[in-house]
Amino acid sequence: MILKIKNLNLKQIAESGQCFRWKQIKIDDNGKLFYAIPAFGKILVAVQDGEDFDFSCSKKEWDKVWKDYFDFTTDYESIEKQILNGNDDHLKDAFKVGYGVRILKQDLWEMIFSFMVSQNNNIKRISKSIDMFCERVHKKSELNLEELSKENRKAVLDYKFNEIYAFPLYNEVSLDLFDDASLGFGYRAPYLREICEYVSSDPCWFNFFYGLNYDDAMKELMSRKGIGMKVANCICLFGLHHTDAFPIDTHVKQLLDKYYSDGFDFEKYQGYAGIIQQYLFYYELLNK
DNA sequence: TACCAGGTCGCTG
DNA sequence: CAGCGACCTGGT
Repeated sequence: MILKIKNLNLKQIAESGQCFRWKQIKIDDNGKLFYAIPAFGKILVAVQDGEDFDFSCSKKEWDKVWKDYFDFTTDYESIEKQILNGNDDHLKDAFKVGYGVRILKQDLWEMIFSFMVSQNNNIKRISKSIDMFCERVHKKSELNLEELSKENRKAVLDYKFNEIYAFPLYNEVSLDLFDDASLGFGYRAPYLREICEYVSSDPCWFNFFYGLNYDDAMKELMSRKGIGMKVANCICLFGLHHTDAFPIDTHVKQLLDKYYSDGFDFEKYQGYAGIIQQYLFYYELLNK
């Protein structure tokens, strides 16, 4: 399915640290990018060539599922205007460089689990752990390339990429998995085990969040062991789309000290501070 | 070798 | 309640 989209950049989203399971299948000589995007038990193959996109889904499925996943209900152009008309030069630079980054609307359970793994950890190890975890539960993800253009389908088929397994539901996970040190969860394993047990005993817990505002969602999340301020903010931002959430990790802390030593004006960006955070984070990452 | 990586917990004063 | 050391693990 072919689409022209201005403000979407797959590579930047993939590298902005909000998703741990996207796979770059290939990048061809002209810079055309191929990504495998696992979500909702499926794998969307997305091909980006500048503003031209080819997705392995029908228009109907795009409108119903993926458009929302890519957050096309948020008005990024309006945010762009506010940033570019503002007086924050550092943020303007960050926005220009990070143009096309969006806050994905990802599955809440996956975000809770993934960001619990992420604490005091690095991206490479986080992704590896989560991939092994998915593989161990071994539920296949649906991959269908029918809707991809002939040329792109061929390119994908020519390129061997590893099987991608669906992110397991909490009730599909055997608790013994958390005794297996080879998954690399380290000291977080007991926290993960506990959250699995907890949500299995009370699956309505997830629905409960949809009635909570940002502050109450934070409190509820942080009542669980292994979820502190930073992880709870990530879950709020990436799993509940509370765009006020502003996760402060070591990198963001450093950049705030560096560029905003007089204090960062959160009020100024009320309602979308989390989106600002994403640009700042990504920009800082590139400058390292 | 020691320190860091998208932190959090539990204990201390 | 702010500060601080410990913590799985793989990479420099």
